Amino acid sequence: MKNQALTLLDTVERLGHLLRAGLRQAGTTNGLQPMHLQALLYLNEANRYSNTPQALAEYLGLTKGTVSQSLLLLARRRLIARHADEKDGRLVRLALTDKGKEVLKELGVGNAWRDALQQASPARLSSATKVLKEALAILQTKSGQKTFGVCVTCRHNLHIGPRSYVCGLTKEKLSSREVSKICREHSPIEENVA
Amino acid sequence: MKNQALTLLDTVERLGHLLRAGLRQAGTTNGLQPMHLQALLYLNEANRYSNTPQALAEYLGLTKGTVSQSLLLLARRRLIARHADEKDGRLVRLALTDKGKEVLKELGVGNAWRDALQQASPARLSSATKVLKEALAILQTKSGQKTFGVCVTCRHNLHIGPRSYVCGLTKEKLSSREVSKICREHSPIEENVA
DNA sequence: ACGCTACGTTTCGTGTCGATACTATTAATT
DNA sequence: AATTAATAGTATCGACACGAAACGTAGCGT
Repeated sequence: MKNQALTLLDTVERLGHLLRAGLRQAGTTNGLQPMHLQALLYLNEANRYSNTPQALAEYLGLTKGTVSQSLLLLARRRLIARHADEKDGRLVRLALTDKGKEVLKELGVGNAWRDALQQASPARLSSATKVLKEALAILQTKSGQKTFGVCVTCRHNLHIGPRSYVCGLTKEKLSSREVSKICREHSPIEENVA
Repeated sequence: MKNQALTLLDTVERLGHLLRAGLRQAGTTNGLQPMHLQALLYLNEANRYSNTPQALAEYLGLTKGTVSQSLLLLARRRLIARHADEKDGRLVRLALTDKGKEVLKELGVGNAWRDALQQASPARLSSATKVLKEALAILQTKSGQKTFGVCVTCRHNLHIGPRSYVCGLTKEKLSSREVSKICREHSPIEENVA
């Protein structure tokens, strides 16, 4: 047992491999690259502040030019729709088309995982999740990346009543559905400031 | 708390992103793609049965043609050495050059991780590792992939004395250093056959 | 009006990646 | 021994990812 952190790193790395290989295989059916599927998955979960090319680029850690190309391809195949924002002429809003949603459904991305983890005890599962989430948060802030969490775990999110939320950053009301979506401006609630 | 497995999946996915982004950034310094670094990392850990193009292709989940191209590039830059196997003329043995090892050292791949996980308690760390390893094994066998573990955890490995090992598959002696390397023929020891 | 910054696209060069076709060596069959 | 099959690797092609850099445009500041 030389270094626990490194064996965990290795395991996560291998899991990442598997996920990627799975995406690749799933994608070849539709002639899509892993990156395309990741984009679709992201857009399916992005809230109204985060459905733009720039946000996607930040999420994937790629340059905007690269992302622009891939979005062009996805639009060509009618998997996403693009239309300009009405308030801000610089922004392009991205949304999945029905066809795009269908592709995601057919993939059934998490299915293999659900099966694989069914044996594990929920307690240990949640413990593992917690460890990894902490690590993720540390690594993200350390590398200067945004965290891209859901509003529920965001310090800007204000729970002002039953099923009633407001984003302290934009002062806009958020539906209870929207607060479980990914936001580009997400800033995690700091709990253990010890 | 709708589905623990899926949130864990999500976290691992994001960690995979980060790892990949880190590799990409680290690689641009030397003009290398993530895949190249993964290849170098693999060759640094591969045992004598597994340092071939084919094994690398299986490890990365790519086709041999693709891998062949990347290896060509790495050889061009003198990061790896290629020479034919003496017994089997079809095989090409791959090895890191001194320059290749140096590149890996400069990267310091796991450093950020070590730091990020230093706060976590060892007990929870090992628990998380265990959960993920189980999931990994299940997913690997399910997707028909090889496990690529180290000999120590392989059912073929026989511990015949102090610091003395033999691979039951090839009947060859293995050094104590070699049994901690990655093997293509790895088959995990099944513990909980419950 | 002026620069300044942010968002997005375009272009270009390098490289990944799968598919296919090909060579060479070894193993299996007849 | 000769033929056939299987395995390891390479070569070529086309589609596309990716970063870098240049560009256009919209909003924001003085």
